[in-house]
Amino acid sequence: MARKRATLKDVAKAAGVSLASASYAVNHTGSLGEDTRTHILEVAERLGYRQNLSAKATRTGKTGAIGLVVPDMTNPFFPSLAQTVVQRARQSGYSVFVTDTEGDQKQEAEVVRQLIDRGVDGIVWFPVNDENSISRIATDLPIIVLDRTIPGFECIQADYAEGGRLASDYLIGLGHRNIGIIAGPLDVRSMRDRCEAAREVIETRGTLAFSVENAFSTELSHAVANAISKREATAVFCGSDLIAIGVMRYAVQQGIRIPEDLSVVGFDDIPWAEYCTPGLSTVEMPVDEMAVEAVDALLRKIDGESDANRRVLFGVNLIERASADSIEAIVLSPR
Amino acid sequence: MARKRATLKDVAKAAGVSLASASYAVNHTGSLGEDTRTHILEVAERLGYRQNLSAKATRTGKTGAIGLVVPDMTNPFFPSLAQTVVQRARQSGYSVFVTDTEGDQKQEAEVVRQLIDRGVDGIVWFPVNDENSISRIATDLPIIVLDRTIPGFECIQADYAEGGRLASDYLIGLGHRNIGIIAGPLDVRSMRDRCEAAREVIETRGTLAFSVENAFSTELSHAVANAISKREATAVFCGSDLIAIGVMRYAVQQGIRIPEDLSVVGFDDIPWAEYCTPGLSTVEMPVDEMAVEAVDALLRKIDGESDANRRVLFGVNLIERASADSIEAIVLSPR
DNA sequence: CCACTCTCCTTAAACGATTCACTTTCCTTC
DNA sequence: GAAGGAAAGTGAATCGTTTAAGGAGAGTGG
Repeated sequence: MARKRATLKDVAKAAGVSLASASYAVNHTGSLGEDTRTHILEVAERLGYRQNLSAKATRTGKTGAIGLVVPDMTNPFFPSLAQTVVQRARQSGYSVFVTDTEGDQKQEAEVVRQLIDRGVDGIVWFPVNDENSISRIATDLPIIVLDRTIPGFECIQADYAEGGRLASDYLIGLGHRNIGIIAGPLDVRSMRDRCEAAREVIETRGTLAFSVENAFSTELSHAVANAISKREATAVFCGSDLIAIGVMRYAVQQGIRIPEDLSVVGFDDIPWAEYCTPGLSTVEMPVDEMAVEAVDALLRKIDGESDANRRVLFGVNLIERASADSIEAIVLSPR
Repeated sequence: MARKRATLKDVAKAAGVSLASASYAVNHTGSLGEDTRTHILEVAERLGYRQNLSAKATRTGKTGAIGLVVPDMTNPFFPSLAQTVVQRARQSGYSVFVTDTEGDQKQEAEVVRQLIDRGVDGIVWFPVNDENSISRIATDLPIIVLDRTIPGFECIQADYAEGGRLASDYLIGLGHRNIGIIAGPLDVRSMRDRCEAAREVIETRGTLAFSVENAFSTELSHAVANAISKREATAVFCGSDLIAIGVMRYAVQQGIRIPEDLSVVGFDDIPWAEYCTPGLSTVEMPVDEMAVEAVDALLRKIDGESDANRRVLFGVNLIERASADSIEAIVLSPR
């Protein structure tokens, strides 16, 4: 048992046709009579024939595989993104190599190089920041950039500035006037956008208590911890949910109650946001739609419909949960 | 610019040697003089030569790619596992196709079939349950099974029974006598093992308040919700962290304080366990080591060192956080 | 009945590699 | 100085496909 997999030649022989006809039949190309085609397909089916994709790739130069490069799969933002990309690609007959760079920009070039060696037809790339770390590696390979802004690539993004406005408007609307900002890494433009938009709103309609920076992590820097301990703000806008969760955690340790003493709103709507206590109010972006658009755009690009420098912008939404509350409630609440 | 990628033939020509010699040089095989070899390699380097892996695969029948099949990437248990598998495989020159089945056992066969079509050299498989849903698809392909027990495959597991004992011993040690069990899906043996071990301990040293089942999710079934509402137990052992987190969430909604009114311990030590409030006490297993062992075992199998039916067992650990506390503390705590 | 166009099918050359079998050269060793 | 062998390199077949080019019949119009 476990005999060699049937090859196209076997099919051709068994069907009594030429190799070419067999190929045309299984690919639904060429001009074949209706009856020969179905006959060949039947034989193929009977023999359990499956295309050898490596050989096909050798001949055609297309592997039918794409790469997905994200910063860090253990960051809860990415798994569902990856899942959607893989599923969507599968629907179009593509397989995907999923790789992350452990948040290290230096690994990007190496990872991409390996993907290219694998012969991927294109790459969906979620860079760790806005730097083009792969400029010398990947010329003329179809690439779609997610969430970041890198010149020369088609970029798919959400309306981060709008998100920043939404979040800070919300806090202002709840009566807060002293609001702090805890940004994520500011070398990524999507972060700058959301934080600057937030700052603008806060400064015109209230006062900015502080503005500090933190990594994309629940671990807080000293600066951030200090800012919170001082209790100068009644609310904070965090550049990412991970940071917001870290903030809530630290606040509770310091005896600062959420939302009574401090309202916090995050950004991204990662799965944890719903399950932490209190539930985290945050800005949601349509990750799945973005992922779908990314692979669709990539496949279009692979098929030669070059839409270089296109920029797609998705809308964002405010999700109200329990981590932010109105200032009146705070005043009324027992100490 | 962007001229065709150099092929081996180009290298051979430029180096003034035969195609065969060039091949031997870049693969460090065959018998070549030290100087010709380095010369060829220099030329290859200069031309920016990169192997065409598809062609290589066509010829050798090995793609240098493996598949990873997990139930659900959005389940926080899996991303770090996937990350480790990918990294470890990369170290050995392998790439990996990461796919999940959305928790659906029926998708497994299809997903595996696609991987086989891709020509993967082997698969690391984390089945959704203990059923061999791919028996007719994947004969004679190297496969390593993670966490589950499926006859005929090399299985890599943790000592789940020990984990169940550890957790329940811990609760008993804290003074609890009325303990409930909230299992995950009992059609997976690793779940049965941990829960039966826990039950044994509980029944001999205390009393089993209830034993109910839930999906691998934070959403609780009615039965589970009821069991908790009745407050018959002072502690529960949950078959997975996801369930434990759901339990804590629900309990808080019901005004049941954790750990004052109810101690809970989970299983798996997913990342959330550390960050939820209160921190979840749980049983940790060495996921990364298991992942590493899985790919190492797979690569060994691919290289023909057939260790069929081997079973590897990893030790587990109790992680004490804040979700469980001693019964005395409970008595003393204010109501 | 010839020339022409279709339709359907086949022949054979690629694609970019690996690898077996063989030749040539050069060194030992008797 | 001949036999034997190892070392270094080459020739050519092959892996499983795709696809351009061409050929055999059949139908059509003049």
